[in-house]
Amino acid sequence: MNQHMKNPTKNAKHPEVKESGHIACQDCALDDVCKPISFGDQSFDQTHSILERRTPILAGEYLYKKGDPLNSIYALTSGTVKLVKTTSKGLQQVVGFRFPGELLGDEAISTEIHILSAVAIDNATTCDMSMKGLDDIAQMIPSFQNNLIKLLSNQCYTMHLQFTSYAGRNNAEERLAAFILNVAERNSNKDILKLNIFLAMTRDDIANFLGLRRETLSRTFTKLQKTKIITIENKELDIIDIEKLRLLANY
Amino acid sequence: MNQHMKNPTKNAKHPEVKESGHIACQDCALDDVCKPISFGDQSFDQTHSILERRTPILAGEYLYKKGDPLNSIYALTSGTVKLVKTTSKGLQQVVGFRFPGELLGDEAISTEIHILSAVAIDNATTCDMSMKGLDDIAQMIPSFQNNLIKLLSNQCYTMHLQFTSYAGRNNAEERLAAFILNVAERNSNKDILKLNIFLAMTRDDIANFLGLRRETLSRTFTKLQKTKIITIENKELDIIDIEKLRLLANY
DNA sequence: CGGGGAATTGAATACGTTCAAAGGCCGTGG
DNA sequence: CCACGGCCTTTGAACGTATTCAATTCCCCG
Repeated sequence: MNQHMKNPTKNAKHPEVKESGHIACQDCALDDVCKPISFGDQSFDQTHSILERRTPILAGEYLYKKGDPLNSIYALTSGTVKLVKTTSKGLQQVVGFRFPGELLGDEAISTEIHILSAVAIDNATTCDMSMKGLDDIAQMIPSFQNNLIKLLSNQCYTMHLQFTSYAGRNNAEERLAAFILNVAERNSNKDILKLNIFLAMTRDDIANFLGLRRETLSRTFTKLQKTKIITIENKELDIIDIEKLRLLANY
Repeated sequence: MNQHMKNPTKNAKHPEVKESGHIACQDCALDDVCKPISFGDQSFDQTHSILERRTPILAGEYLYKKGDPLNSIYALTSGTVKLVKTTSKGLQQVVGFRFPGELLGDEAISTEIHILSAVAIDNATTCDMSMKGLDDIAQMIPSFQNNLIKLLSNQCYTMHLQFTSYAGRNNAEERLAAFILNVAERNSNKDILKLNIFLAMTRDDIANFLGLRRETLSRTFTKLQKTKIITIENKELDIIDIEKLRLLANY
């Protein structure tokens, strides 16, 4: 069930207005399917329910849970979300993170049932696109389907990049290097790599995701600091030597 | 560049005829986009170039290489393909395997440039759907785009399943258990799990993919044999105790 | 039957985990 | 404003697991 509260939308007519901490619309995964609704045929303006803008989620709240039916797909516009599954032993396994501009819920489009859960790590914001709304628009404007295809093929690309980043990493240093690079790239614009990253998640979440113990992760962070590849202070990480980092990550 | 040779198609009119070792069309990832071409509007019958059926690839040949432009997407109809990337140190990294019925090339649909390479492990066969052809059909039959959307959203689902299978695995036993389960499920029909699997790839390829040394993989295989969870003889693997395997894989 | 690559096994070493303890950060309440 | 407590993070030392290097066995193909 979608647990987060609704909020009257502001800037519905001019969503590009960048709010503090929010990603710009042109950098959002949903932009291709969102723009036609906001600016296209005016007949959609009254169908307010299609797109719910700037929905806040409090830290720790679930965006959706495993087994929930797919009601909406989400674009994260601020904050960080972790994707988790519960293992056969009842433990929580982190299977991914999502950052502003990224899509959530795409794994359920085909089956219409969520196969994992999404939890906000800090206070976050989403734009929610209802699946019903997407279907309606697609039926009315056939050309709109092209935008959906763009969205999905781009998501395929993103997933492959992710998988390629982590497959076959053996030691802790390589895994962490791959993680840092992956996060840096996903928090950057296409041209310039952002070298300072804010890691909203706990060390436990990172360790869990990478298949390491929190102690090993901590030791590996300090190792990367001693070799002057990064600096990290609490949740603020700075990449110092991007070349060495790439080499470590085999990227 | 697409390096494998072309072959005059047989059974073009009745592709369901199941050849030995080939997957049935209804179990193929491309079925949704393939059927409308074969059986739909007869005007497409002459556009033979859209779909190239039963294209053989010899063991060791490349289906495509990193950097190649995307000409076609492929459905593997027999054999096994490995996806590889070359690391910064010039070593080959296996980032995935594909089995009959699965899609190849989807990672390049959005960028139109392949980001990894696909190599046949044994003699394999593909059905090749040209991207140009897909576009043409989509333009002529708007409803066809729905099938493309189905294909892509299903691929998103598959990729998530994959990622979820391997994220956060720490020890060799868990990783291998997850691998065996994943392969078994992908080689099964939806209802019944296939318990005997043929592993066409070498131990080196599996180890490389899982981030283990070949020796460790070998030891872990024998460990799983001693605990009566599997039996393995050369490339023939049998799952004996599926419950224990699931528990190990946290699935 | 012989040769070469692939797979397995053995022993020493390196690396990650475990358990224990200490240090740091931050919100709460005095 | 400072002290306290809880949680997150880091560090240390002993242990267990994976890697490394070497040697052997197995399998396939000529």
